[in-house]
Amino acid sequence: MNTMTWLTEDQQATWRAFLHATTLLEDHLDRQLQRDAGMPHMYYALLSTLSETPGRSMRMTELAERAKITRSRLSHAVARLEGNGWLRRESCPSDRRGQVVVLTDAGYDEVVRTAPGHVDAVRSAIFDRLTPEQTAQLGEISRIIAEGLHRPDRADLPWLR
Amino acid sequence: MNTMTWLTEDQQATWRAFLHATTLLEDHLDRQLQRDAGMPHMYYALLSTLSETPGRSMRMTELAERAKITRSRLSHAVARLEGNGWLRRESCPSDRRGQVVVLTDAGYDEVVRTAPGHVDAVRSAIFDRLTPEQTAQLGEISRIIAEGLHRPDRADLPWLR
DNA sequence: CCATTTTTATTGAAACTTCAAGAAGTGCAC
DNA sequence: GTGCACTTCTTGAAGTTTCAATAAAAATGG
Repeated sequence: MNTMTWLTEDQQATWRAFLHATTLLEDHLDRQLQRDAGMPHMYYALLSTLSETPGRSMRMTELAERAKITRSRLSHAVARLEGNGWLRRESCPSDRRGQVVVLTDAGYDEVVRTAPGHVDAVRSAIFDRLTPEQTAQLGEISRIIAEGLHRPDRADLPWLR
Repeated sequence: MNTMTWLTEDQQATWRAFLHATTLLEDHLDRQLQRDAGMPHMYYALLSTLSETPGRSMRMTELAERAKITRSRLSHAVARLEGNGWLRRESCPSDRRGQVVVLTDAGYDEVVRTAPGHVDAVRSAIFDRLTPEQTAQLGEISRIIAEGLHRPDRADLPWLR
C-alpha cells in the first residue's frame, strides 16, 4: 500500500470524469442493446466474440478469459442465451470436464442483425467525438490499465485469498 | 444513424482495450470495497459524495444526478445503506414529495476508515501507471464522452421512449 | 380555482451478478 | 496405479439493477 493517501487535484478530476463517462456509457449501451437485441451488453459481447471465432465456438474457460468475466457469470449467461436459442453447449471431446459453446445459426443471424446498431451507438458515443490522436491515447491508456489488473475468478482459486 | 457501419482497425482495437480495462477495473474496485467496506463501488461513491457535501446531506434527485444513476436504483441503494446505519432519510421541508438523504456519523466514520484503501486501489490501478500527460488526456477524453450522453432514468420520462 | 401535466420518490418482480460450495474429470508425484 | 492437488464447470442463494407501475405533491395553464 502506497504511503501517499490522497490523489492530486488533477487525478481527482480525471477519476471523477472517468467514472461518470464509464457509468453513463455502460448504461447507454446496455439500454441500446436491451431495446434492439433483447440482451445486455455483456451477453452481446459473448455472441459477438463467438461470431469471429473459427467454428464459431469456444471452450467455456477460454470465452470467460476473453470476456474478462468469471466462469460462474459465464455459466449463467450461457444458460440464458441457450434458452434463447442463440447458442448451445457441446461436450468437449478432448477433456470430459469441458464444454464447448457454439453459436447457433440463429445466434449468428442475431449478431448480424444487431451489430450495425450497436457499432453505431459505440461510434457516435465515442469515436465521432474523439480525434484520431485521442483515440490512440485512449487505446494506449486502456492497455496500460488492463495490464495491471489480473482477471477475476479468485472464487475458483481459494488459496489466493 | 451514421451510414458508415463499421469501425476502423484502430477504433476496434481501442474499443476492445477500453472494454477490457473498464470491465477489469470495475470488478477490481468492487471486490476491493466489498472486502474492505462491505459494499459495492457505487454504494461507496454515494457515501463519499455525501461526505463532501455541506450538511453531509442531499436531495434524492440531486444525489442520483451526481452519481449518474436512476432514482429507482438510488432508492434501493439508500434503503440498503440505511439498513446498515450509514445514512438516513429525512423528509424535505420545502417540498413534501422530497426526501433528504443524510450521512450518519457512523457512515462518515466508515468513509474515513475505508477511503485510504480505496484511494490506494484507484491510484495503483490507474495513476501510478499513467504519466501526467496521460492523466490529463484521460480526463479530457472522459469529459468528451460523458458530455455526449444524457443521464438515464428514461423510465420516469415515458413520453421519451 | 380546477384540471391536467409533470416531478419526486418508492415498490415488487424479473433479470443479472457474486459468492460459496460442490460434482466430476485431469494430471502429477510417488 | 493410487492418492492428492488442481481444473472445469455448474448450482442455488443472496445481493444488486432494471423495468413498469404507482402514489403523492407540485407546477402549469386555462
